[in-house]
Amino acid sequence: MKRSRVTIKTIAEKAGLSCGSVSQVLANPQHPRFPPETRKKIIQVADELNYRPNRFAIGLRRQKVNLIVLVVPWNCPELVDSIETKVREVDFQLMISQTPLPIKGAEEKALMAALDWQPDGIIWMPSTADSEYKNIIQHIKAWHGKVVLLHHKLKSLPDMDVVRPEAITSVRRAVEHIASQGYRKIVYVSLPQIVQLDRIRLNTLEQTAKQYNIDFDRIKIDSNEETKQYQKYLSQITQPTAFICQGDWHAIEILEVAEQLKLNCPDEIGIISIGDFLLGNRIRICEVARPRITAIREPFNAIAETTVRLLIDRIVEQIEVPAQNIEVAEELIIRQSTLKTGVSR
Amino acid sequence: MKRSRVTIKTIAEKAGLSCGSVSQVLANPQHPRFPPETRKKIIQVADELNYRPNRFAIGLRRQKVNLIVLVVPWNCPELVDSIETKVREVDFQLMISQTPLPIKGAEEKALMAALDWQPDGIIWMPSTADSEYKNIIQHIKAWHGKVVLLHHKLKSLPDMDVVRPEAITSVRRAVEHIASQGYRKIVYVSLPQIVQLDRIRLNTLEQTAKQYNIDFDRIKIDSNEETKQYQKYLSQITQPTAFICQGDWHAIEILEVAEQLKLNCPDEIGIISIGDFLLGNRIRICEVARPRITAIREPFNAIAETTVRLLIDRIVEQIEVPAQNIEVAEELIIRQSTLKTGVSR
DNA sequence: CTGTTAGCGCATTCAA
DNA sequence: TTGAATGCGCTAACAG
Repeated sequence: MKRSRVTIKTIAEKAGLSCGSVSQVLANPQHPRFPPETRKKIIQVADELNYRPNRFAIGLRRQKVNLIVLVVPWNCPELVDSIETKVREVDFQLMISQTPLPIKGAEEKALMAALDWQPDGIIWMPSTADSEYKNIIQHIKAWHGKVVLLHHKLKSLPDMDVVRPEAITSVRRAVEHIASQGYRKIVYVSLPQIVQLDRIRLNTLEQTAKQYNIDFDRIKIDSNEETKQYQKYLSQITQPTAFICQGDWHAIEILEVAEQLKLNCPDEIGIISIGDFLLGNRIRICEVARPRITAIREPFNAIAETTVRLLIDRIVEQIEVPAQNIEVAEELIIRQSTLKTGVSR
Repeated sequence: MKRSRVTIKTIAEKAGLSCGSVSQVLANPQHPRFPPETRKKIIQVADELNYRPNRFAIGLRRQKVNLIVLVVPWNCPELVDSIETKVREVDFQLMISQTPLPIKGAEEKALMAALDWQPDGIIWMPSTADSEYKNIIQHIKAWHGKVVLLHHKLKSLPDMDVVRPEAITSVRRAVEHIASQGYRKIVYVSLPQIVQLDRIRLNTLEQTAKQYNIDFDRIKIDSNEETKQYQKYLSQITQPTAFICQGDWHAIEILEVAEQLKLNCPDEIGIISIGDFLLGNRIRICEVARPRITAIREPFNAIAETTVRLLIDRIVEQIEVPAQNIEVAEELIIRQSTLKTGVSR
């Protein structure tokens, strides 16, 4: 049994009316343009037939389909959940496009695909610097929809909105805290390539460390040699050192290695994670670890809220407001991994 | 400057050819139907103009768009990552639709939306029992595409493929292990509503416990009262008890509460998680916890692989193979949370 | 071998 | 108040 699709035509026939009428009524069932009886009839038939409008036809016609695409470079559960919730509230469709593995060009491909759906807006968290996005940038510029960038501004897209954490204050506080605990050295742990936000953090960190007269260093993580790198670095420590890690994963792994090497955390090394993701809506991995890990908590929920509101505003009001750069405050959550025993607070 | 869209018409004009030719060539640039010169010309112009075909038009015409939708009831990073990777390999578009919060009807809504995109296939992990899906079931049945269910078979959709973990063996092994460690009681921890797979686990558990002459009980978790429930239950323990938790989150929280109550894990209580998710492609929360948590590891990667292959097969070959029910082996990963001190193995 | 044409399902406009 | 005609961008069948 091959059943053909139910279209407005089907409904029109069954109701003894024309397509136009059906379309009208279905689009605006409350409008008194048609007699109540007709409207009721149409709606009833549509219901019986399990009618669903064809997105492609609508898209073709209207050139838009109330769709927002979220492009994130890795699986970032808290952000995705938050955005999902906010978008649901405003009755837009959300299409998530994750590119978890750092496959060359995957992100560009995802963006291309996103554009092909002619969404009303795109929320994009670039994972790396401008230079990687040569091909896609022109497509984005040629496109008519709205883009909000997360975390990093791109030089080649200067007139895009950006929503990101305010990184300076929290980093300063972290250093202050580290100093108060008597650590003599700070090490910033991140991937080799750093993007704008990381750079801000890095600079602030270096600068503030100098103010407090604390040594500063940086580890660039090669994802294949990770554990080895940590082992090497940790085994050479000569003074109380605090590690500030880009993302929870690094922090956890350093802690693991420290445990293997029988290095005491927090006394010999301190660990701070930048992230503090909420997983499964209930648990933070920094709180599961022992000792619990101090963290600069990225305000994903607030970022999601701000981003979606901004984007929707852009979409519905067509007013040309200049690009915004919104910063959302981060919080420093002090836990055991940086609370040395015997240091008076 | 309002730039209009680039369509095949634009290209045709600029190349001095007809739409039909352009369409043909672009669809199949290698086909010798047109002289190499013409083909080259068309492709070049399309390139210059940054032409991108309109998905809606294609969808309308062909009634399909090489799209697979993944509907998961909560954010399940490992599964999503794996599926994403596999789908990318076969050159289909993946659209992820997560419904993390248990909002009434959210899942149905997500499925409806999914169907509206007329995907070639849907991968769906139902979060609850048939009765909740009354409305959507008929739409799915009326639909012409392929569905693969994850984890749970639905009675109202008996002819759908199902891919799921083989739950019996691993549960038996877990009980055996628990018995060998001298625990006298087993408690199954899960949400109040249980779905097919949970039921299998529950039954196997109860039965096997009886075989080993171990007490059996069950806690139904009300997500608001979680901690309280655990506190109450744990404070009443009179004999070495092993908790088998549906999902890592429950396991972590029980461990947390046990720590507060100064209950020793593994000696007084044992904990086993069913899940052992891989997070961020590198870390399992069960390994971060102290003691590390024993787990029945759900084979998400294998499930993803099997599912995508099955679905693609169904889509490309149109052969009507009867619905399959594929089971993927689970692994029992024994860690400290169930390894009592002083018990000889 | 190439260009023309009919429609996919819908919304909009205009005529009746 | 209603219905018929048009076109969105593309493809496939068909005509030249």
